[in-house]
Amino acid sequence: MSASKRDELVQKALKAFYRDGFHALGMDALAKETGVSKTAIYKHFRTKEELILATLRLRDEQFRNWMIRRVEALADSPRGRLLAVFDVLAEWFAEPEYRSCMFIKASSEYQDRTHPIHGVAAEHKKLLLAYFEKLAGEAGAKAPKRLAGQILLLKEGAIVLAHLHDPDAIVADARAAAEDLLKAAGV
Amino acid sequence: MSASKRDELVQKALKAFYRDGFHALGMDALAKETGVSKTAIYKHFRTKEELILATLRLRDEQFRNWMIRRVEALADSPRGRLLAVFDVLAEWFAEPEYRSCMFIKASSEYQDRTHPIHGVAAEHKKLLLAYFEKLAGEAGAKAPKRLAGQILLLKEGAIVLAHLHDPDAIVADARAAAEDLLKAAGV
DNA sequence: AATCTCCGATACTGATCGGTAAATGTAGAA
DNA sequence: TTCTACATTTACCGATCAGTATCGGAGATT
Repeated sequence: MSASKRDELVQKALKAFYRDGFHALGMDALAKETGVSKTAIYKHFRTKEELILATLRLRDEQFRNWMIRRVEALADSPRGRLLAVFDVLAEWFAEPEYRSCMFIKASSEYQDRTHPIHGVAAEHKKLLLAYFEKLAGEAGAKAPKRLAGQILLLKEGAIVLAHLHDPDAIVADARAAAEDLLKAAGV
Repeated sequence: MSASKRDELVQKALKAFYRDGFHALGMDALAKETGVSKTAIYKHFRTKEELILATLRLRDEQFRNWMIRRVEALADSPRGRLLAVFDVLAEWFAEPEYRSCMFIKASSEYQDRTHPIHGVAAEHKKLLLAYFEKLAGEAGAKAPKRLAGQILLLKEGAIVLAHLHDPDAIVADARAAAEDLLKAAGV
């Protein structure tokens, strides 16, 4: 299998795991869906867990790239970008395939904090937090770390609730909250 | 099986599903753990899904009762109670068995919005939202619905992140954010 | 005491789980 | 053309999945 075939497999597996869940999707079904036989899959990934880790690493890269690019396309100022986070979330929630956050789901199914999958999920959120912290610092917030943490709290809450309730109402509340928090942080 | 035996089974199943996840825990393992044979379980629940629904309904009742009682024990005023929500969360996060929210996990594993399990999860969050809205109204907030939604956002975000990062830091950020949002709502 | 009734434990169903051994196909080199 | 080497498919492994048929044994009825 060529490197590009492998990437294609991981990309398709990503979609399938996101749609069905990690335990719910078996390797036979995955092979059928991707068109890659199980033997060929296991040539490149020693276990199902390793394949899942590869999909999560791809998702981390894709999601953060997408979010940051969209945020920077929507606003120029650091303050504007902190608020644009919620406009980008609104775009995401509006996708018909939206099904919450893959990392939240991963950490739900692999709950042990020492589990590698749990660790990748935690790391993904840390990297987003670091981005928010950079924006908060540039915006001149009194306590950039705290503001970044609060934006992340709103973002994660919105992701969970948009999956359960009305996404538009959720994101409106979250954005309004972010505005209040920015003001409170002197931004 | 007596009614109390049935309750005991649901209680034990609740613990087990919360610990292991819904797909990950099989009925054989559940029977062994609860000490109730599969036949006896299926006498009272036609399918695994029905048992899961029963555990979620019990969890909903137990969790909301517990949270409301603790909130009302910690503070007298509506404003104090809205903030006390985060002190109660801190208590929860400190439990060694803490593993995020059972309803978030349920909606992760059963993602289809038309699925009964997904519906029970959505309903649980709606009931908590209604409680927050009542407190926000009593506290004299300008827009009680919005404030309640924002408190819920912070709560859900905190639940998710406390499972991934440091719970103490998360809950501190969430509580500080809630204070700012209360002030912005004129409370 | 003898019989009846019904609950639950044992043991099983076919399907599917993650993972692999063996067989087949296919390409290039000699 | 024939051999080699590798990639891929088919068929399989024991274990476990959700769910059930069977049968023994305890309690109630006569």
